[in-house]
Amino acid sequence: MREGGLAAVVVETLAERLGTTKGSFYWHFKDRDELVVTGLELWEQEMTEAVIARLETVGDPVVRLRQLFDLMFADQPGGFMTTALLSHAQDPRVGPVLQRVTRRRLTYLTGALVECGVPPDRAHHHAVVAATAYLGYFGLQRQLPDEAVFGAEAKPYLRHLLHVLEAELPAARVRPSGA
Amino acid sequence: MREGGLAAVVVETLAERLGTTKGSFYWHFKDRDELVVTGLELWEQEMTEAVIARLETVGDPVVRLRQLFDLMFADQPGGFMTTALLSHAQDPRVGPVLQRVTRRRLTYLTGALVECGVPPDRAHHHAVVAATAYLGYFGLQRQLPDEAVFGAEAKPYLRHLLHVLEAELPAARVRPSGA
DNA sequence: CAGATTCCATACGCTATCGTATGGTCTAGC
DNA sequence: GCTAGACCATACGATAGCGTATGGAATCTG
Repeated sequence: MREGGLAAVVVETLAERLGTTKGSFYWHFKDRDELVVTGLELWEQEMTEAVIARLETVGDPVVRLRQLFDLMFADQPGGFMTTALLSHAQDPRVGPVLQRVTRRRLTYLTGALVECGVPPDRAHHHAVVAATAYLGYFGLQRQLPDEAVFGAEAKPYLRHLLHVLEAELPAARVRPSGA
Repeated sequence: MREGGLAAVVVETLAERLGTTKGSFYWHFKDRDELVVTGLELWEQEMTEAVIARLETVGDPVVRLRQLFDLMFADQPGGFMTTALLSHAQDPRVGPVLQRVTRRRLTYLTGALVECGVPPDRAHHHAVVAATAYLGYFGLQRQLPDEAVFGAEAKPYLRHLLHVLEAELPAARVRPSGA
């Protein structure tokens, strides 16, 4: 799915890769549809509750925001999965799930920014900018996998990106630890 | 293609929509492949030479950069086409074309930023940020078509986005006309 | 008008993939 | 050891989409 899209989720291929056959597959799943839906449900869980719960343990909102950015851009499989699903946004099975996940992320991001002292409307706009940066980061990486910023130049580039994304934060509160 | 991806480019469907039949199609094109390749070639032309030539008439580099940003985000069909192609980056027909177009855009953007006084390495990083913002903008719009920033809120949001994208420009040269 | 060329329609074969039908094997509990 | 249920394999039918074969119509050229 992550590499070939929905069309690459093929029952016989899948069965073979698992060392079994179609017969087995159709015992466990009613449909190819049921497999897709089940997979999407699993993904939705992992993408929302898991990550967000992990962030809730951080007290300082600015530190939490930085950590959120770090997690977002560090999870390559997650990023590529999102871009893969993005291309099926029209699909009635994928669309709603994708929409829920994206909204959840956006509202969480907006909230995190507000807690850092950004006024709500600017925070929402900036959350959207961050979301687009996220989608675009993995999208571009797919287009230009050997671009320097995704290889050797990755560290300085990500610093640059985070700098841009954090430009909205009230100066006094950025990097409270002085790092 | 723009809405359903490569899988939606179906000979019979296409022929019917044009009020003709497969027989006709296979007279004009050897293959379905030939149609895809021809289409991609056309797209590549329009996406590079056309737009860039239009920008070369602008003298002031800062004005040109702003105009470039405006054009990028105003061309919705172009944006959605790019995200649609993005999901086929693995395809041997799409990949190379996409890579060329993206590289061309990136180097042009980098050059435009350098001409505005941004140091080369920062310019490159920032061009990548702009490219990801572009990809993400249309990607997110596909996920959340009824999000406010793509409807009523579009104008102020785009202002916000351009503000973020222009943050790197040396202050003295931003908006030279004072607008 | 005759023939050639261009363009299009219908009918067919081929393959991939979905889903089903049917029977086989293995383990648990009696 | 026997039966039931869980799990899997093989073989089949159905459909969608690609590409081809073949003939027809329309236009151009001499």
